[in-house]
Amino acid sequence: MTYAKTAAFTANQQQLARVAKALAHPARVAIIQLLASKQTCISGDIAAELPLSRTTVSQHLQELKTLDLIRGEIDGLTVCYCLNTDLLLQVQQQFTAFFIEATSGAACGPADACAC
Amino acid sequence: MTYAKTAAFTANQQQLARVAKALAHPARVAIIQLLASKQTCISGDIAAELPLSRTTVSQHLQELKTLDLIRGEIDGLTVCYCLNTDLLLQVQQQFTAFFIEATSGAACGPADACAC
DNA sequence: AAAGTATGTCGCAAATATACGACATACAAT
DNA sequence: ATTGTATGTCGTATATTTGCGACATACTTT
Repeated sequence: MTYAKTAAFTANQQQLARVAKALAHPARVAIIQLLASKQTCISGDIAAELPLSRTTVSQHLQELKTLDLIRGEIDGLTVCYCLNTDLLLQVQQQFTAFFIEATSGAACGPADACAC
Repeated sequence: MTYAKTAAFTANQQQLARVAKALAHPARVAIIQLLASKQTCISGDIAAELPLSRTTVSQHLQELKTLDLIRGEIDGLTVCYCLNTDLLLQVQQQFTAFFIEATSGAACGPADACAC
């Protein structure tokens, strides 16, 4: 296996990377924004709003669903997707903590060895 | 081109996805955390601390550098990397805004059509 | 029952990402 | 000048992602 040495990293790093990967495509960002903006949970309308084929959108939806960031509820013929707000709040905190950690450090102050 | 229809998405969505992609690998998350924790900007020591070959780490560094999330300063034989704190702060705000947008919405309240 | 509609899954093609050895470059030290 | 060290780049193999057409499934409607 010349791939995926993820096992050697922290659980935190892996989790952060996993969620980041879910957001690493504009279509998936757009889907989440769509679900957040629409008051009702839309279904195949999502595909209609995106510049991608229905198949591709369905796959992006499945990816988000696998991570449990969104959930689908079958309602007769259509499927109703909506955000998992609880998980999103957790993820938000995780990202916030990461960014605070990354930005609070003096990170090479003027007295340090290098001057970048 | 059966790939990268990114042009059809918002600049905001693309930017968010671009940064998310940078964080979509545990090694890159680890690199940022390392640079944040070490008071001095380390260089090849980064490679030594990660469970990856020097070559691979170098590539991850280049990726982060391309996005300007980190910067390198040549100091004789070694190269000094450090975080671009300013950009990281911007990115942090962008992510925060996104998560607030995603989590503040009622997102399928009890009165809505579907019950997820 | 038959036809229509909304979704999901499969299979394929092309693009990217990941990982690393081998080589090139650049500076330091002798 | 020659040798050694620290980094970066290139080439390559493999894994994964992306995108979509074609098909399968499930439910609704007539």
